[in-house]
Amino acid sequence: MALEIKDILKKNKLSVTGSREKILSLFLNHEGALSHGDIEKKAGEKFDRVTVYRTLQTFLEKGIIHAIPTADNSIRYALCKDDCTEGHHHDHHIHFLCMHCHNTYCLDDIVTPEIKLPDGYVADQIDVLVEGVCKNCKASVTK
Amino acid sequence: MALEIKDILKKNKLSVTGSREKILSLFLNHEGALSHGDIEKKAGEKFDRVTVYRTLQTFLEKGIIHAIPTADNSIRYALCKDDCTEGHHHDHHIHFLCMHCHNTYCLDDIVTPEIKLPDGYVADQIDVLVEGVCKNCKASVTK
DNA sequence: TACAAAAAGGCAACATTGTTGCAAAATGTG
DNA sequence: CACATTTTGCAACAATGTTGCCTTTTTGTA
Ligand SMILES: [Mn+2]
Ligand SMILES: [Mn+2]
Ligand SMILES: [Zn+2]
Ligand SMILES: [Zn+2]
Repeated sequence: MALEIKDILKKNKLSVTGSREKILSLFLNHEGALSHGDIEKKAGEKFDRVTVYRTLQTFLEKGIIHAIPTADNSIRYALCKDDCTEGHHHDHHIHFLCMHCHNTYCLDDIVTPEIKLPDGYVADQIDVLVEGVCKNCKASVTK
Repeated sequence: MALEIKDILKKNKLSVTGSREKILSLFLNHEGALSHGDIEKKAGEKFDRVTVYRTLQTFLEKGIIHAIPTADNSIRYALCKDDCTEGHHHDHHIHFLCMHCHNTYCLDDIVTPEIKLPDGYVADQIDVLVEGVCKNCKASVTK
């Protein structure tokens, strides 16, 4: 596992540093997306806030993670599964926000649908956000 | 027009005040969504920042406006066209973010598609964000 | 219209979040 | 190990969002 992390960094031509390894491991060991705040808390007092910002920025640019829009001013980030490269993502899955556990999940098997736009509009990227109750919470809340 | 604004406020059991009239008129006279920052700038030095926050919050709760998620940590707001009520919105349209003019449009005629979720997931609301080039920009950028 | 109660606004103080420049430390390469 | 390059931590700052409290405005009613 520790090896896998270093490999991901090297594959992306990034030097292997403590903060990058730590933050990447957080993503690898957490189902669901993480916000900047989540990472800051989970990484503990080990790293500076600025380092977290810069690391996320770097991971984004390299296509290691992708940003997930939300309506509450708190971007979430998640690992890219496909072969995303610098500046070009191939994430055509939808995102699910659980209102109960507040986790954000990448539903990698659900492909974003085609959208027929009005004349003149050209689509470049489509994000689908579904809000509801996730599988786990549904099971635990069963009446 | 000035009458229409007062009517909207009264219909929602809100007292008619200068800031509410002003902010509501900004929405009525602007195609596309507005962020908190946009409103602060457009409203000029006339109102306190806190008043803008509180007014948007009130409009949201009353279902006068709805929030549009983005991937850049800046919520946009737009008028609700349908009969949205306190706590319950009926916005099933998609949102278009123009990468050129940076406007956000409600495409009221495009209905959000059905999404088939994995077993166990229950959807409550679906947001579709399309990023690309809008009608106006497409026309002006034609080569 | 005058009045009292209720609601909203302005202000100040504060908290949180994000950005920048720079010097110190760590990393990769030979 | 030495050196050039990259990354980090820190400090200072900017931007954004929140709260409490007092004043002003609005509203319903007499
Ligand atoms: Mn995802
Ligand atoms: Mn809309
Ligand atoms: Zn859940
Ligand atoms: Zn445009």
